[in-house]
Amino acid sequence: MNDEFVEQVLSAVEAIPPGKVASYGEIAGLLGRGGPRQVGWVMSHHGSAVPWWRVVRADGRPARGHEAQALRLLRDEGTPLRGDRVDLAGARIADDHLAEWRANAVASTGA
DNA sequence: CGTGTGACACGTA
DNA sequence: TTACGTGCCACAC
Repeated sequence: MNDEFVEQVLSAVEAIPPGKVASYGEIAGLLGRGGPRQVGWVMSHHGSAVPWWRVVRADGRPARGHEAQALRLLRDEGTPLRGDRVDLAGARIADDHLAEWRANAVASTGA
């Protein structure tokens, strides 16, 4: 784990637009390195500084141990929910917007 | 240096 | 849908 990776993960999370979400694996893929678990590691140690609730598991369930809090914040933003989990069909960042997302994430890192 | 663990993902049952 | 096993990468012991 290096600070650069941490910065990139946090930037990517900040670049997630309200009402939308991204999975751990999706972020890892966006950065082109590491894996879902590395992203999870970063979030568990530095996630408090970013909209962590917009990062959910691949099945739409929010972060372990923060389900209630995350669901509340997500509903506040109008994120499409399906019971106790996010409706990925409507909340997931569309492939068409991945490039834009990446651009915003990179811009935040200063690169 | 081996083993256990985790804010994960995916296939199978 | 949930439960398990396996793969994954990095960290704590």
